[in-house]
Amino acid sequence: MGKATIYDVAGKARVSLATVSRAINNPEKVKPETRERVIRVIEELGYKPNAFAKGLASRKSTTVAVLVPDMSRASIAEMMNGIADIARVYKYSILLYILDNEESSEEEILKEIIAAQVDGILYLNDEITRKQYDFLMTIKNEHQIPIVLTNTMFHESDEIPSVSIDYEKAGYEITKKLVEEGRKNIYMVSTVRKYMVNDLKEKGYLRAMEEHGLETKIMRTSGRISVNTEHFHEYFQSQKVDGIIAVRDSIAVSFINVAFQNDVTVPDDISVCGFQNTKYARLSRPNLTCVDVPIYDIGAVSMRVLTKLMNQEGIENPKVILDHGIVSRETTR
Amino acid sequence: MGKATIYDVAGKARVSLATVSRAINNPEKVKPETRERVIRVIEELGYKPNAFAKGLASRKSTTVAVLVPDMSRASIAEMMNGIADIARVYKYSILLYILDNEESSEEEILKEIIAAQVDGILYLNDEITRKQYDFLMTIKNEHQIPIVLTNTMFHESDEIPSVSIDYEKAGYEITKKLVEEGRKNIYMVSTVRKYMVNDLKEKGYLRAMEEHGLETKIMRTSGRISVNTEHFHEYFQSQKVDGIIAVRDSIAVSFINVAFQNDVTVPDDISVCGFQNTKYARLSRPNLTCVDVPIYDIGAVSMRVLTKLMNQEGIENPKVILDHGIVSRETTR
DNA sequence: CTGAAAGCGCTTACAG
DNA sequence: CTGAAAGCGCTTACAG
Repeated sequence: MGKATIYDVAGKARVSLATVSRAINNPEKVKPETRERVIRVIEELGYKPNAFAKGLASRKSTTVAVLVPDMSRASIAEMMNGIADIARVYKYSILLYILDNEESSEEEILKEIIAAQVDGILYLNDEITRKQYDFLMTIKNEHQIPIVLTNTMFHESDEIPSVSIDYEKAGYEITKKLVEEGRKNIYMVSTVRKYMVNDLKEKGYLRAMEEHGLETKIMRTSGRISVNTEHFHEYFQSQKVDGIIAVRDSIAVSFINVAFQNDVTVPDDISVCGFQNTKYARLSRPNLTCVDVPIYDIGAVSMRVLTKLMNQEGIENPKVILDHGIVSRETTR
Repeated sequence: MGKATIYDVAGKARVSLATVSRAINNPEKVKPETRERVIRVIEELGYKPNAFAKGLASRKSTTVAVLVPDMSRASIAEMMNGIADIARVYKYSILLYILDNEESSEEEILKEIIAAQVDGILYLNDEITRKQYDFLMTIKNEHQIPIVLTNTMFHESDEIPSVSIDYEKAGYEITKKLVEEGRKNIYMVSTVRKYMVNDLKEKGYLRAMEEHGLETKIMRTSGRISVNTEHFHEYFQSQKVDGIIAVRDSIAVSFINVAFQNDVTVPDDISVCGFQNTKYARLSRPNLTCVDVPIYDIGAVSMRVLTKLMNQEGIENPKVILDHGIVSRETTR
């Protein structure tokens, strides 16, 4: 029961173990009758090839490593669903590595990943520095392990493929939407910590504002509710503003709550938009207008690109940009 | 570079490969000088044992499988953080298996897990039927793979250890809280689909209500916002109620939104509570009162229990119950 | 189309 | 404390 080995199958099917192996991995090389007989025995015995023996003999693991920061972010979790679904289709297992906050550990973890002999790596860390990129390049070149950046990008090079949306354009469009509504004093609420994707959103915002000769103001806060709430309160004491674009839905929702406490009405007095289209957006009152980022697809497509790489198939484009949308709901007019 | 094998190390250190192996795994069995020489060579060569060869020879993988339903649920994601942190401490890798919705596939996945030769399994599926439990028992007994149920339980048996909170008690306490506020018509909003944990929350609710001679009413809806919103709207046409306990924070927030649309004020007209203390609760307006479930800890502790099992250490108690709390915020008075 | 055999890189009794 | 050797369960040229 589950302890059946390839020898058991071979014995019972009256063939050699080589034939059993072929029946599984290269069925076309086995005569149909033999193959069927083998398959039947495999099922009878509930035989499953031992992954270690297979990995050792073939030097392939059919396992991919997925490297993520904090799992509890809504975007990461949903990307994992996309990754897992495609991984299943192509029969890859997922080794999950969650980064802790210590800077030093990332390199350590990547070494572990190499020792684990994975066939490919999906890198979901939000931010990627020159140093990290170089290290990934080393892994790619010296260990010949394909890597795909999922919802991350590195502009100076495209030697490592990436999958994401055009965040600059999304930032531009959502800003433009508010401008066209007639808003003039539009702030972007971004994060104190620098993330590449937020940086792109900011760039898009700046471009749209400048195109319309409007003054740009970027406010940086924290993703933590207690901190940003404090921030927003101060803010209402001193500022005049009629549009807010937050880099995350949850920040937008926090903002709406504080606006409400300050007797500012959304969207009459001020329009508010978020980014991502998470459940937060739909649970917000009023429902939040936001950029719709196809998070699941970003995960799924990046896994698909990785399978191509692992199969030595060529990929057309090293930088895959998926379409995004804008969902107009109740926080804009 | 990374391609060094145990033979290379043995050659360069002028010992046999058996000694290298011991120097790594049972250092106390090797003479200090020899050990140090070996260790030095290992570092020079950047040697990392091949995980497959090691797994094949030792029949141990230092890998645990984590079986989860839909990753994007807030609770699951946060549990993963707890699991990963403890796994890192004990040097276990995590193989992640996400269930899709097809009933049939779970057994298939468990077979894969067996083939992967993991040292232990963390089972995070919300619901566990007699059949599933029996299957897990088979794995545990025939394959000798330790299993821990994380935030899931099976009352008929405690042969498979579990870690969770006392959901019945939490349901009881939160209900009691509303009763003590003077609420009389308290509904529980649960899910259409049966989950064991929700069932326990319901039991606690029923016990508290009955103790006070109050009429019990359980309403079943969906976790999907569009569906439950519809539900709640109909509901306000016909019902009189002054307290709502939702089995999930997000459902409570949906409810608050609909109450608001029906000109019902929270908490003046009606108290609302949720379960879990997710970010939804803190982003809700008014801020949601809820049961605080130590999700991270549930993950961390269950991983810890699993390491003990894998190490053949005894565990004191097969059913670990962690403490929960109740966070009183603005949706109750 | 099929089989015998070497080999993947380790661990672990067994001797000494 | 150390080494020789068997063995873990597969894959894959190589013959036939």
